[in-house]
Amino acid sequence: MTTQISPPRTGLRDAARTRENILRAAQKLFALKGYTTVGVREVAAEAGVNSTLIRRYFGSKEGLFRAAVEDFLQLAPFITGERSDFGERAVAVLMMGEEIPSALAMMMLATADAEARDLCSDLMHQHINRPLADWLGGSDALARSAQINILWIGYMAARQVLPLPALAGDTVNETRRWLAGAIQSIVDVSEQ
Amino acid sequence: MTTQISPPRTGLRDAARTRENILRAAQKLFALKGYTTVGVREVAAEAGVNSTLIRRYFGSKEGLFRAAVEDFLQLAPFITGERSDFGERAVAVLMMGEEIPSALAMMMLATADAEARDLCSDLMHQHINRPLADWLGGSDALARSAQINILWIGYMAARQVLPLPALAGDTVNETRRWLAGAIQSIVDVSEQ
DNA sequence: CAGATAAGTCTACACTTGTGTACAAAGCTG
DNA sequence: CAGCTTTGTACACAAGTGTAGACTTATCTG
Repeated sequence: MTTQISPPRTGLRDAARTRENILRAAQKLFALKGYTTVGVREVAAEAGVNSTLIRRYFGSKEGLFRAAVEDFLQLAPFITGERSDFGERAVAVLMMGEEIPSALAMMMLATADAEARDLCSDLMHQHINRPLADWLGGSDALARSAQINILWIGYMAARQVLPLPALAGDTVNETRRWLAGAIQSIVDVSEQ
Repeated sequence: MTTQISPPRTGLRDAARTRENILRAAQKLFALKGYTTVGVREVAAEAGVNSTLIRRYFGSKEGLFRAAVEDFLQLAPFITGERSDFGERAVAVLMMGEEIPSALAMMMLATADAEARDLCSDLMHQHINRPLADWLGGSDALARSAQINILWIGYMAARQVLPLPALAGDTVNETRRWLAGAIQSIVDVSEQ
């Protein structure tokens, strides 16, 4: 996720900046309300931009979504690091995702559209599942990576997408501790 | 879920039967393609019925969705039974859901619509989370119930909704064993 | 059989959607 | 300044949406 906000070069007619604005607006709205629900006009309004520009810069609504997700998945940096505190780090990233619109929420809320769903499935595999499996190593790395994903996705869905009323207050703190432990135990399997 | 197929009473004009047909078609399509994506005309076509009848029998599209989910949630009988093999039973139910359209998938695919999402959140709490917490008992029952829900939802989303390419073949079998164990360990916490 | 009621059909209306095209204006380059 | 490319705007189309009301037909009741 490129967080740098490019200052207005001339004050008007900055293509890179408007493209960036559209992308940020799309990420925010798609992660908040879903792909099918949010229209291009709504994204354009959020970005303070004419709706036709979306077509110019991203080709189509689906092109915009693809760009938004791919830009989001640039992060995934928490995979690197010590094995011993991976669970804690992973949960910390998930908690960040509760404040900034998260890639996971965006994907889950896009599954209603067939093409967007296929795209998410593919990106999820390429950018998260497989690299995590490589990092995990050991026996059944791919299955264990999938299990960690199940925990992430489940937490995200239950906490943000639905959200589940029970996941609030103290229970969410307790659940985060459980989640970190569960993830960590999957990481540690290979070291038996 | 009322599985009984009522035979045609006279061959034509059986209100209860057409209502049932609409409900089954809605469950199938909503769980497969999502709430916003599937239109009332498509549901009517699947049920072999005029689209306006949906309005007559269910008031609106949202009314149809509500009826479809509530009918689905009638199941949840697997909660009762021995505590020692709850994990196995839960996974067995999840696997059933992989063949028949499942309530969880239906809810996840409906989160794009704001009203449907609120409804799902509420029903999930009332019909699954809270009764499961009551059954679990012990300390932090509600949090542990939520954790089991996280596992269910995550598995369902990763296996069915996305789906994650890695969750196929051997890895899914291994993951099911892990899932049963993880769920069971949450049940067993109270018996420490 | 005659009427009443339930069950199903037909048509249409606002509305929104994504997309396409034609046009206007700003900024760079010679 | 002239000309051209880039950037942004205005308008409209065709398709699909949920909903609504009027209409037709079957089934039941007296």
